[in-house]
Amino acid sequence: MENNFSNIAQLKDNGLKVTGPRLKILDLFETYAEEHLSAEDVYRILLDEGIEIGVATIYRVLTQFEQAGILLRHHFETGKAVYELNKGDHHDHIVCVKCGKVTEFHNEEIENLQDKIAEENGYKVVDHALYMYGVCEECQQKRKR
Amino acid sequence: MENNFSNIAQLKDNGLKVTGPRLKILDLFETYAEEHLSAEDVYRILLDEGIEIGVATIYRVLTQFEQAGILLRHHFETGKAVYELNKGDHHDHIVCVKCGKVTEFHNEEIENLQDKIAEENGYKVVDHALYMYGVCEECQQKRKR
DNA sequence: GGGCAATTGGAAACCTTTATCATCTTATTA
DNA sequence: TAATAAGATGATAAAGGTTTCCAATTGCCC
Repeated sequence: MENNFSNIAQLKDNGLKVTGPRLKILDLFETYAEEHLSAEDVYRILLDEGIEIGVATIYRVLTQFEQAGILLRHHFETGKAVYELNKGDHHDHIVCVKCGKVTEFHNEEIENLQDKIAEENGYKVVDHALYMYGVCEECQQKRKR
Repeated sequence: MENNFSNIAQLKDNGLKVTGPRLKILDLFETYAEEHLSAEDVYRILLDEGIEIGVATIYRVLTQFEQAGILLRHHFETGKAVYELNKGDHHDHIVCVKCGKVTEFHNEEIENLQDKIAEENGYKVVDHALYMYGVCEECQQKRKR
């Protein structure tokens, strides 16, 4: 609830009414700025804080926030969508297949190659998703013990 | 049903019993070697050929084939998984967001960069998925008309 | 060919997500 | 500030894809 001012402005700027559920969800993503949260995660965390927001509302708000560019949506082959705050810095992801840890990275060279390839194939790119799946350092250690 | 010999061997090599459903499904993917088929696609196509295989079996067999390395599974943000024959040649995908057309490509430079990035972050890569989403040439034309 | 283990298929269950709709809230206007 | 219209919420139902259950069937080894 700290920086309510900018949150309220952000909602208004996107033509969204300023409501309790929207502020709570936006605030949550700012608190968990480094995490990737599913709709269920959002529901559970808020519930643990004593805030009950209907799942229908959570799904609707997440969709609206994504369309407004406030959040980014990803599909990590887990069968459910996860969201993270859009900090404007485009990046891709490496997901640990053992512990689920997510590491972000950005590589300009890869970005450029992607654009080139799309162009060569006659496509106008609107989005891309580069996900790598591997075993993180800690999990590799664990295995050896 | 032409090259049943190698298909039967392929199943046996993976410890799978040689059954009608498995041979039919494997044969189907060889016929549609250039396509990406969902479980429902498989069900429908076989049904059109007068072959009815229960959906439970189709899902099971697709999962087994993927684990055996016979098929590759992808998630093109469409909400359903699609499979293609694993021809051993690794490639990535560009998906047209208008018509659903899928173009495959392979770029060694990107592959190398990916491995390098994973290593820098302490990961041992087991898999990766690079999906680009764009508008294909035909759909760009259509728009202009 | 007989017998056991693996496989199949129909139905039910499951999981995530979306639609419905009556109720409630925000924003606006007087 | 009160009335009002437009929009948002939430409980429930429903949809869509996938998995599980279990009884009936089939492949495979002796």
